Amino acid sequence: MTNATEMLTALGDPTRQAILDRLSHGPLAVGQLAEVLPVSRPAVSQHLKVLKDVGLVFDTQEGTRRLYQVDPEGIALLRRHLDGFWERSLAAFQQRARNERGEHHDRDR
Amino acid sequence: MTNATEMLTALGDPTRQAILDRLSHGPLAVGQLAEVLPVSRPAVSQHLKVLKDVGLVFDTQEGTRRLYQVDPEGIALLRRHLDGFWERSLAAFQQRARNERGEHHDRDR
DNA sequence: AAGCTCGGTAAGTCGTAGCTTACGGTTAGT
DNA sequence: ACTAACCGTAAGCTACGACTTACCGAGCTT
Repeated sequence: MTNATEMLTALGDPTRQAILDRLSHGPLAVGQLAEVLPVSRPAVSQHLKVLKDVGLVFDTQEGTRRLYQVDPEGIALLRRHLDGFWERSLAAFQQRARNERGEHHDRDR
Repeated sequence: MTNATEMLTALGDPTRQAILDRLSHGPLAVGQLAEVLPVSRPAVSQHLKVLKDVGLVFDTQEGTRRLYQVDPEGIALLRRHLDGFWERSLAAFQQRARNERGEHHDRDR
């Protein structure tokens, strides 16, 4: 699936954050990730499945190995989600700051 | 603290995502959030503490109530983090696509 | 075809995150 | 001062998620 909130939920785990961070520098195989990370290879494999299901990474068969890499479109989707999020909260913030200064509050009169 | 990875970890929980989503439209009190969300008021209070500790929300005393709202700077920080993330993965992606086409691979010869 | 490397999946354990109820503290109103 | 509204924290329970070991399949090499 390609949902922004599910991506955020997937990125909640620190190990998955580390995996995506490594993959952002270039494609890596499962074993290579397991060498660096403080978890076993099957654990890495399970995390990669989660990241793949939400559309943050994709894999390509490379001989006997399987290369994983970050899907730029997935990151872009998450980025746009935060963008709209940021705009709303900023608008609400500025509106509130305006009410603070000129204390009209004659909204419904 | 004001760390991007800790923000991502905090946003891993769907309830906290929902809380931040509501708050992005404007300030809300704890009780108002609890009315809407499918959890109890103390649960909301605990989630707000997590969101506040990572710098995603801040609160202001308003009489007997306590208004929470999104911190735009917190979202901005997370946004920039994803930006750098996206640029790296895109660069790695394009580089790989280039290697696919012209199969030079005379890197170390 | 046998042996090797690599990786996904199953099964099971364990810690902890999220939830609830109960309680106490603070502010405002009468 | 008493009461009510609102909220944070403590204590405790439960479910789930992250991890491990064990097993098996797929792809090269010789």
